[in-house]
Amino acid sequence: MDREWNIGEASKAASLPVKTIRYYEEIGLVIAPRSENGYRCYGDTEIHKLRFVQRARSLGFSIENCRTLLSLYDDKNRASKDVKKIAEEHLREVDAKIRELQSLQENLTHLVEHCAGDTRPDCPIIDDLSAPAIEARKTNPRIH
Amino acid sequence: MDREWNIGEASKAASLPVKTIRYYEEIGLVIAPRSENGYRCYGDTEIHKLRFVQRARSLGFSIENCRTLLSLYDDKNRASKDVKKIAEEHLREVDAKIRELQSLQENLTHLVEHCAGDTRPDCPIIDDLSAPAIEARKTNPRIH
DNA sequence: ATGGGGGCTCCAGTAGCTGGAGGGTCAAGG
DNA sequence: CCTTGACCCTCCAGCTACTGGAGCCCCCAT
Repeated sequence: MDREWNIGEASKAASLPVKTIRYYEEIGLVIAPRSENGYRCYGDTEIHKLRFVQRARSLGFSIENCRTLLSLYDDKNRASKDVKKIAEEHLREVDAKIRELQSLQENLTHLVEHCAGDTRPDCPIIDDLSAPAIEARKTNPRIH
Repeated sequence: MDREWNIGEASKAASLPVKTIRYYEEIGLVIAPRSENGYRCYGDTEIHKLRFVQRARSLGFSIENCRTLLSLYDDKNRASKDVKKIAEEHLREVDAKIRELQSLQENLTHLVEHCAGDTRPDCPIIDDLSAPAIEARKTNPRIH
């Protein structure tokens, strides 16, 4: 049937906020043609692409990865190894982030467990944060 | 002995980049007095504060949390429960983030395992991303 | 005097949106 | 025919926590 939708309907169809869809167009990710009144005009193809991006983003792929995945999605002669490579790289990043956060979690749990949490001023958390040395610590990952 | 240091020395003492220290001053986190030539001038107090923030940031506390923790650090009549509350809240956020990433990890691992990764165009990863429904999925967390 | 290694400020950019101002468009109801 | 309200549009600013660079000043050693 290839109906056409305006941005509000596309938003519901793709589970993406209107603002986000406009942003994706601005960065050249999914571009919709315009109708006479200047409104964006979404056909089946654009809706599919928006949903594709929505799903990829929900899996934590970066916008740049989404761009590459979209072009592979369009390319019917793509090799599955090209896609797999991106997914594996992303998976490695996710793994690394989990390990980093788990190390944080251990540190924080330890600190919280040793703090009385009452009305007295003595606080092992503050004491730890005020400790002089940096090098002496075991784990000290930077957060970004 | 309360020597005084310029920003480069403070940077080494606190394990923070010079740019970051200037940024912390700009946002009112740790402010150093100036010497006659306009250079920032760090005494023991400021160095301690910078190190405090460096450590808190490395534990993943937000800048705003660091601001609160610093004021509690300054306040010798603080109650340890005020500090503990911030740490516990942060720990809950870390826990939530880990769970979210683990869910991602499962999804991605599953996808990667089912992709041949060869030169043929068939790709279960692309197929999954192109799947029509959103609601039908089990897990679909947004990333921020 | 000159060269190098500091220091200074201000501006712009990163990722991925989100909110708001200020305005145009469209369909329904009075 | 006019108004109301729900849409749509663009442009600008802001969020987090920095980071990089330009263009300039300052201090010390040779």
